[in-house]
Amino acid sequence: MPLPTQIIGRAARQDNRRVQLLDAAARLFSERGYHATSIRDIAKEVGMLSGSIYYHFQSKEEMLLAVYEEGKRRVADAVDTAAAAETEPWTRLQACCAAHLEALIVHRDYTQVMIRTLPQEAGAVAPRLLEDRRDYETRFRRLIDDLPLPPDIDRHYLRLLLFGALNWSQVWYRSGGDPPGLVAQHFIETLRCSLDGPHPRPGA
Amino acid sequence: MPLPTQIIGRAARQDNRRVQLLDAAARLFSERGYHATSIRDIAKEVGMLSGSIYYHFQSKEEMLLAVYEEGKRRVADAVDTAAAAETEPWTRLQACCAAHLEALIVHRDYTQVMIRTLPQEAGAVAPRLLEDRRDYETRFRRLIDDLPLPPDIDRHYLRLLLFGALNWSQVWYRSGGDPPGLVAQHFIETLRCSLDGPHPRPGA
Amino acid sequence: MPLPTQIIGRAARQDNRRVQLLDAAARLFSERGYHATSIRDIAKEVGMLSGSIYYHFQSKEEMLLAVYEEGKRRVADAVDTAAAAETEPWTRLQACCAAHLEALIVHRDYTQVMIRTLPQEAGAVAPRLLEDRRDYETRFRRLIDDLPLPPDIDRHYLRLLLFGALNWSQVWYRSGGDPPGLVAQHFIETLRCSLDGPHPRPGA
Amino acid sequence: MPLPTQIIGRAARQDNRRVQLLDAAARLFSERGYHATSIRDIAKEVGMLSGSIYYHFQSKEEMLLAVYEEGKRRVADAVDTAAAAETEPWTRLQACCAAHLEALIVHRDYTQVMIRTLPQEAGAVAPRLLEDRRDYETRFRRLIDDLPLPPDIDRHYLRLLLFGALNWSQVWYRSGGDPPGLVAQHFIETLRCSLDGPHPRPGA
DNA sequence: CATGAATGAGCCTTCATTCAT
DNA sequence: AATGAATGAAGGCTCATTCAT
Repeated sequence: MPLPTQIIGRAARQDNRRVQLLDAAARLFSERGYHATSIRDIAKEVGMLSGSIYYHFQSKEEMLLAVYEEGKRRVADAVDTAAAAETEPWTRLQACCAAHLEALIVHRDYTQVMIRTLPQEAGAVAPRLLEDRRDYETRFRRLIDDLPLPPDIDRHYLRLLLFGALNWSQVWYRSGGDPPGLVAQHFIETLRCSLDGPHPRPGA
Repeated sequence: MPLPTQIIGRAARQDNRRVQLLDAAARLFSERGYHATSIRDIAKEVGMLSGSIYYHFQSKEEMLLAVYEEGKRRVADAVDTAAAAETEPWTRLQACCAAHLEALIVHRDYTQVMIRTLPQEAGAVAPRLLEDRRDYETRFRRLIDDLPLPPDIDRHYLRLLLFGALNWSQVWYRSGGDPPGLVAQHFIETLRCSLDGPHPRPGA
Repeated sequence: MPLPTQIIGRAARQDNRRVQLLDAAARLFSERGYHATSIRDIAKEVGMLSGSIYYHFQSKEEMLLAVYEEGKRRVADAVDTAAAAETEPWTRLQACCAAHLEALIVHRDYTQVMIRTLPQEAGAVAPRLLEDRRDYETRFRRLIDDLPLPPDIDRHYLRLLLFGALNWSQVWYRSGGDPPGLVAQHFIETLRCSLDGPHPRPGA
Repeated sequence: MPLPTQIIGRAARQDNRRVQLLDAAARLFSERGYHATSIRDIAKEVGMLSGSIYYHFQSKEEMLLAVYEEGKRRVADAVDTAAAAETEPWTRLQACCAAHLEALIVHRDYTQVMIRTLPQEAGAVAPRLLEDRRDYETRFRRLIDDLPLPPDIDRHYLRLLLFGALNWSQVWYRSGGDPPGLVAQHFIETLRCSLDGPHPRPGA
């Protein structure tokens, strides 16, 4: 069956170029931002001329969308896998936080684009970015809804607190620092325990 | 007293234009991002021609710097004022968080720029942005250092958790929602109390 | 043989545009000066849009350099050819002067740029202009060094005298005047013979 | 008589600013060329704002004209003075050459502009530059007409030879080199004597 | 699949100039 | 006599995009 092989081979090589382009775009978008990156920059990165990109993508905005979606897919997959492996709600949340952070680091190029890009910057494809973002956030909403919590705790704000802190990590995280699992553990423990717990109170 | 008025009027009109330009720049930078905003856009916003901007600013980057610094000054002032009004560490931290959030809302245009702009995007003025950002963060470092905490709590991660969550607010905060003071209260309380406190444990 | 023609046609058309651009640039630079010529002027001359020039040249300065080098190459080639055809030093010098003058006329656009452009005007490419100019002058230095001269003659000043006079020709030379060969002959003869020779001395 | 003094003082101070501006313009025009020098550059040089120049000059072209005319006046005056002091034709020519060269050096800023500026660059004032240039050249035409020369010498080419060489000096002359009088002497002597004079002829 | 060549709009910036004050 | 503020045109250059080959 030489034909299928040939077709697969052709498709694979084709995909290859597209993947290369996407990788380059992700890297540059995340380093310099979408508007500060030119189609020529991306093309040069893979040894192409700028016009050739249009064989693989319809427009620059389409590239952004593709990077964004790939970024979202990667974090979402990581979190879904982590969620499936645990059952205890707090443990599961912590595992998901670790997975989220790890994805932010491992797939830094893609996820930075997903996290930092303002949908307004994306022009016509903005709604699709928003949709992706919302779909991803659903996961954390559920994880927190499943938590056993004192009744006076506002789950909404707990989610904003945790999710914001996690995403902000891409501002301060430097490779070589604590591994994502440890960061997640610190965050969750800081939340779970009482900061007013047994310790020398001021004036006591 | 016509003379003083006249003089004030003259001086006011004089840097009025600069302030107008800065306001317009802040608005557009925060809405669309620095690179997606053109000098022409800013000029049009105040009814000027693009070339005229260069009477007031040396370059587009200088405008970014000016907006950034103004944004930093405003949050910093708000937080400093709040810090000076309280002495008890937790109360003071909460007041500062409320001030930070409020500044992020009230001076949205300026502070968005300060919070979202990657120094890399700023070219030659990048170091000055970084310096401003670091100077601002110092305040939260101190606020948290002053906190009476159980010895096993890592202050470093507490700061990252809280500061990240606060800054991320500009992604989700919509005017008309809870006032910043209430958001700050929720955040601080969620942190202080034990989430594992008395409540129906799973399996209990 | 359609294929070769096609190939040649393709290649020719290919750098045809570059040559056209260079010709236009040479013409305009020489007529109006480098700074008084805009990229748009050059583009219009060949029926292009200004941006399209940058496919062929990296910058306006690069165009200046290209014109300058082409001008230098043309005079240098003409002079080298002339020098190779003669052996007697004076005859050779005269032939080279004629060649130099003729090149200044035939390739007026290119050579005017080479002769009139101050390296200071050329910004970043100034050193390369200087190098070219020096390389060209070397030829005249040698031609004059080879001359059999009375020992009290300063060859340095003889070169400055002759070379200056030759180059200044582009200020006064108008096509339709004496041919370059005749001008060269006049110059050389005026130099060789004694102007104090047998003639009615004043007061005699 | 306080009034006249006052008037003179006022006029003098006024003239002063104009002279300062002209000096600055001459310097910059000669260093960078007319088109590469901006009105702002000139204004800054004398501590003025660009708009203020228009109190003293009607336009940039007028400044160029003024510099040009001043340059011409200075060389012309120097040459006229030299011519008046000598009677013997060769001596007078040599003295005038020396004066011309010296003026080119001493008043370098002004005379460079006069010598290098293409009338085409001057727009509306071009005809007046041309007129000045022609008027100046008349002097050398006369000096050479007065020379006692062998009948076969073409005075036209002698003038072009000498005048071209003199003007070209501003390309190679560096302060600190031979003084102008010596250069003139070399040039004239090289012309007067026979370069084929008594010396070892090749092959003799 | 990719290039070579070009487009046309737009970029940031600088320019000579004006004019009320 | 000079300034402050602006104008409007033009500057060199980059951009996303197109399309014949």
